[in-house]
Amino acid sequence: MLDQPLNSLGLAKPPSETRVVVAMSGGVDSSVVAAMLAEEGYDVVGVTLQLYDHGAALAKKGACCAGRDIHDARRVAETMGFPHYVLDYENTFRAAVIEEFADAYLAGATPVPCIRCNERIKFKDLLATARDLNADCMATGHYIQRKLGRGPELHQATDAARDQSYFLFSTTPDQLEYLRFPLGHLTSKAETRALAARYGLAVADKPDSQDICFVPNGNYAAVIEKLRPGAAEPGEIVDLDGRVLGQHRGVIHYTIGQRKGLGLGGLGDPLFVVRLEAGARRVIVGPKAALSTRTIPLCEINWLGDDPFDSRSEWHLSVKVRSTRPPRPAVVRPLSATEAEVELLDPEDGVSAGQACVFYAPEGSRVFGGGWIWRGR
RNA sequence: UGGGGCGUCGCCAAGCGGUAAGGCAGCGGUUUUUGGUACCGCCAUACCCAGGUUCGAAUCCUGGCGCCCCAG
Repeated sequence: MLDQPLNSLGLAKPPSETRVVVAMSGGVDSSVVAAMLAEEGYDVVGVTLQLYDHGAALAKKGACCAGRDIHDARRVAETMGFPHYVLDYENTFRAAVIEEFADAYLAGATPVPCIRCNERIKFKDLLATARDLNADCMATGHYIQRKLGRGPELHQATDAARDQSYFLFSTTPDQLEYLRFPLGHLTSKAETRALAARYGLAVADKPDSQDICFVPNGNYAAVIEKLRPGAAEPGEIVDLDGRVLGQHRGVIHYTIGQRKGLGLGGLGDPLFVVRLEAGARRVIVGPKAALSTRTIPLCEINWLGDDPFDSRSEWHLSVKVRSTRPPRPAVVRPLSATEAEVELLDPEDGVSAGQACVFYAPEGSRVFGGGWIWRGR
């Protein structure tokens, strides 16, 4: 056993004796992972979760995990000749992701359902299923890297433009032990598509998924109103001095930093949503300067450092407050093992409760986990 | 019904005789596995109405109409 060389998944046995469950969304990325591993001779088992009403998803471009995507995944399995299972996770997904999504908006926060889905579905239930299937590991098509240090470490993808670390910060060390991300080192998405073409996969030219998968046409408010009838109660739009400037269509339509959709014209400079008071159904607006945020309270922290999070009074890290922006230097001060206060060296705009704050090494690619932004106190 | 001011896109606002700036809002798009931001594009044959003067007017004149302010 000890002298057996490690295979490409880091396991000390030949691919043919290594069972790997591939989480297949039906998109190009996970399809290529499955095809690639099958080609290498691994004992691949493809699993696709049906997460929500596929009827609604049929027409949607760039969806995932429903409707047409399930068939796409199945076809890849047929093409490459490995078994493929579809599991009905509609109820689980609704309970673990969609319900909280709705409640977060009702509370005036702005959720990130994609992270919850990774954390509560893909890396929890699906991962457990993989273990039940006696798989040695589970692979996904995420653009992120797992590297071995003192233990398995999480690192940003080689291609910074595709890096998905923001959506995977809550991956725990246990999960990381078992997970594999074979696309994390690719230098561009074009490479993935080229591989898909080489394997003859029909999904090679399939558009990238985007937007929230269970929300049709980007109209997330409609989903919330369907789930929580009467959720969109109108209220006042108020400026920083408390003056009423207008009416809004319900707090669920807004997020911190939002400019569009206020319908307030005639003022010289644009107005942005500065604060949401769900209880009073109030939307507070102000100039761009009022968005500037330096201190951010975090809870539910997932720490991926080598030493315990609260073993130090402060960590000098880089952090991301949104997926599309390079990490910025910050001081993270633990309040407990799972709570902290983040001080950004340079303020960010549009920081909203419900969003994630992800930790990175000041230099290099390592991801140190992160936490959920909340109102604090 | 004495005096003064003003009426230009949904809102604010340039223009002052030469053939309608800009901002905000709105709409469309790009970017993006959250929301949002940002960026790009579109957005008054028309300037309260009716006459008139001019080769030519939103810009000048006359008369209406409507606001506002100061006096009463």
